[in-house]
This record gives sequence, structure tokens and C-alpha cells, in this order.
Amino acid sequence: MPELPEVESARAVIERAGLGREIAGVDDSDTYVCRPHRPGQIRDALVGRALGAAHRRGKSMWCDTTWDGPELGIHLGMSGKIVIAGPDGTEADGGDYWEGRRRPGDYRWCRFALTFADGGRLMLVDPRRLGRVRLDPPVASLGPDAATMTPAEFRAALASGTAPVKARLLDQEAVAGIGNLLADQILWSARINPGRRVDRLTGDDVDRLLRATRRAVRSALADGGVHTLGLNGFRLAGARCPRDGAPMARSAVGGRTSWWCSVEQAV
DNA sequence: ACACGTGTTATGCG
DNA sequence: TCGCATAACACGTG
Repeated sequence: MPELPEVESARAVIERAGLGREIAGVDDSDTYVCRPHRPGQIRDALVGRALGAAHRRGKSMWCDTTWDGPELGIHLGMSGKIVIAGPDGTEADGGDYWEGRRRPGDYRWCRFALTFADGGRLMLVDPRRLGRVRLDPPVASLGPDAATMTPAEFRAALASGTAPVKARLLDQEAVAGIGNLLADQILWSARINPGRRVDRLTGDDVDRLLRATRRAVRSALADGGVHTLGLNGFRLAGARCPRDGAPMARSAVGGRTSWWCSVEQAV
């Protein structure tokens, strides 16, 4: 399930296998995934064009389209995956985070598809349908990308308000790209309780959070996903902190299940 | 049967 | 209007 690193893999596969191929057909019939567009609206806007550059900011990605066409925005939601098939049906896909839950050629959960003139297809495969495809997606309100933000941008994201620090890390308008697993990893790495209010963070706390964020994002990008991070396997009932062996605590913070070391990250 | 979920967003409240 | 909390969304999985 995608956070920034998985979305970057999806963007890269589009860049590698999806650009410059003439779009001959579009299946935009899933009105939930393609909301607020009407069926056929995305098709009419894209047929005859091709995808240009593939961009990403946080967990949102979008492609330019040729002939001054609209941008095509794709969000993977909780369970989306990009699959690109060549004319011969050979697949390229955007990462292994589905861990074998889908076999090549299984398109039961295809919610959106571009059919190229060469016979290939670009698909959004998404069991839960929380992914989203839309023209000219609004990305201006997103915060700086967690992979490329400056220290000043990160400090600014934490500089005002009273929200729990984890809720702020998850706020895509503050910083774009951090999801639930990445947030737990960052807070564990920086030894900060997820419920700590941002106005109670010291300068040193913020510095540790910045370093932990860079480390976690870079590591997940290099290793292929958030499930490769150190806390993986320790967000479980009965788990003990891999650093000091203390019990891992669990509660909901920022509306999401959160795990932290009951000793190192005590309030 | 039932609770859970790696994301987003509409709604409600102070 | 702002900042924050919560429920809702859809649906497969354990």
C-alpha cells in the first residue's frame, strides 16, 4: 500500500514504459474512481494524445499530455497499483508491495485503463477503489515533497498550531508523502511520542525529526518501499522495541493506528 | 461474522 | 474562517 516510495516506483514505471505511446482508448467507466468526471469525459480529452513527462509530489502523480492536452492525475489511494502491459501482454509494474496478491494477467481489479494504439495498456489496478484518476488534479495545495523538501520547509511545517506531531506529519498540505507507516518509523527513529503536540517540540526534536524523515524516505526509496523500514514487523500485538526490548505501545493518533516504544518514546 | 486497514475528504465543533 | 477531530468512503483479508 503506497506511500511516497511506492508512488515514486509507479511514477518511474510510467516514465519508463508509458510515455509517447498514442492513446487509442480509455476506460473511465468507474465513476467513483474517476469522480467528478462523467463517463467518457477523460476518454474524450485523451484519445489521440500521448503521455508526456510523469511528475510526482508526495503521493500524487500526474502526466502531461501532448498537443497541449490536460494533465492526467493518478492517486493510488490505499490499494492502487500501476500496471503497464506491452503489445504482447508483457507486464511492467510499479513495485512489489502487493507481495504476490496479484498474478500477472489478473485484471479483476482494473479500475481505469488507457489502451495504446500499439495494443498495450496502462492500468490502475485497485481492489478497494480508493484510488483516483482525474484531469488537471489540484496539487497546488500540497506541501513540499518529503523527499526533496528543504530544512526550512520542514521546520515551517511544524512551526504553528497545536496538533499532535504525527497528525501534522500525515497532513499532506504540511508535508507531502508521509503515510502511517513512514510516520511511525520517523517518530520511532527520532524517539518522539506520536501524540506530542507540535508546539511542545524543542528545536532539537525538530532537528531529529528532519534527519529521521530524510533517512526513512531515502532508505525506503532505495530499498523499494516502506515495508523495508526498520519498524516493519514490530507494529504487532506483543511486539517489543527492536532497540531496547521494551513493549511497543499502540493507540490511535491522528485517526490512525500508531505504534511506539513505550520507554524511548514515552510522553 | 466481524474487525481491520500503508489514504483522502466531507462534516462538525469550538 | 481557522485548526483540529472524527466519520465516511469501498472492499478485500485474516
